Amino acid sequence: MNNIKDTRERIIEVAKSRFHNRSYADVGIKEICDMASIQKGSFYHFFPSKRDLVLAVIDEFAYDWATGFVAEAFDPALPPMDRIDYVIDAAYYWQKSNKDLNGHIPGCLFGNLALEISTQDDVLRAKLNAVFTTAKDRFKDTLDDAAEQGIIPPLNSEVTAEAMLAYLEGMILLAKAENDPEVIYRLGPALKTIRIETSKH
Amino acid sequence: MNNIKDTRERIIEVAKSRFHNRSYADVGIKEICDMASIQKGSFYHFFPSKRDLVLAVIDEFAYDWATGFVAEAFDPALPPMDRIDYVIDAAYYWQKSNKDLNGHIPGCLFGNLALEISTQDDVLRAKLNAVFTTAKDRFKDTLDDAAEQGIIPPLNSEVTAEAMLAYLEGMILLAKAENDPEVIYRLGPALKTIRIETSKH
DNA sequence: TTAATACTTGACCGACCGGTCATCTTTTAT
DNA sequence: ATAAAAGATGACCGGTCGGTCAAGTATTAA
Repeated sequence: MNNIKDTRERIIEVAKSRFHNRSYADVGIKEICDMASIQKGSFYHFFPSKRDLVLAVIDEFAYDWATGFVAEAFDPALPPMDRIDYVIDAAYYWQKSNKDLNGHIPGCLFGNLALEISTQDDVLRAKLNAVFTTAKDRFKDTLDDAAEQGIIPPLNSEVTAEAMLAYLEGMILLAKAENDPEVIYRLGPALKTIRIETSKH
Repeated sequence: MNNIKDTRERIIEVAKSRFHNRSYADVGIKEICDMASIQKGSFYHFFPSKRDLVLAVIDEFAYDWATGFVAEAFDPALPPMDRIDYVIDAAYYWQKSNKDLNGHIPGCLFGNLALEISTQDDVLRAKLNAVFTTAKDRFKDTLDDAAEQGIIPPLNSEVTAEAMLAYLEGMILLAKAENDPEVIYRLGPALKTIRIETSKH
């Protein structure tokens, strides 16, 4: 019976999808168990608490992300600024396909969770923040490559990278509020042009 | 006994603060009643449901906002680009003072709610989206003024305004995830420089 | 003065929340 | 073959959730 997916994996998969499409607080353990076709006791065999589950979900999703579209988008073989275009495209198609399936834009799981629980759980917040830092680093590498190749003038790549991530999350937030993925296409072009100069003092 | 604030107002005030600093789902009616020193039955005399409460909270907060810092920041008497600086300053001080008080950055109530419930309640989502549209319009007016005065070259003010709002919300999101208002100061300068040109076709 | 209306009280409701546990079955290691 | 460990079961727990309601007290309008 090894063709049945590992229970723990199945729990995480269900939780990932539910948390992403609704919210942490709104999705109960019971519902997750039902959708994963297991009993509550079995759930608590793998996870000490709901909080531990969401911790695992964040890890998993961050891994999926890092090995999936992030690896593709930020491929060092691509021209630096093309990588940023790729990010926009990926964000657009991901949100759009999810809307076509469920009728709603889920937004970014990390952004959603960050706004929902940052004030309530500092460990969770720090974990989410670490994911953002990793994403920021990918932008930074891209900017450094571009500057090295003379494609863009020198800049504060660290802070500009953070600014780009902020803009990306902000676009997705507005797209979710509008429930329209086209927001990402409309606002996307400005992502590449964001710049924060090296501070002069 | 008219020096005691109107009950309905007191409920909204408490709910506003709690929803902003935690989340919609995490704050219960009981807690709101306790903090407002009323009984549950009294609450349901004023609001048919929790959902109606959050609807009222959004209205109230949008009004506070519109008549408060938004009116100050987007004062037509100010030089256009100074208005945008004002927005950044206001966002920074608001988040910082709240952190000094509660230890945590609450973020933007509208952004928080939008990410928490947009997929679950379309009416609520539309209401939040309307608030964002209003904010966008303030940015648009500013950009139109700046372009008219020759301070900036012609641009797609509608879409650029939306982009600026996205960036603002994104900054606040990252600041919340990092629990550090300085993010807003660090990333703020780029807000003024965001541009989306008029589409050529 | 009276009657209607606005507001408040606090007990109460069923449903669901996250979490526990004793018991049973299956798998693994020796 | 056997014992230990891992996994699964489903009933159960106290607490809280959003919401209801009958009864009482202020307030207002006629």
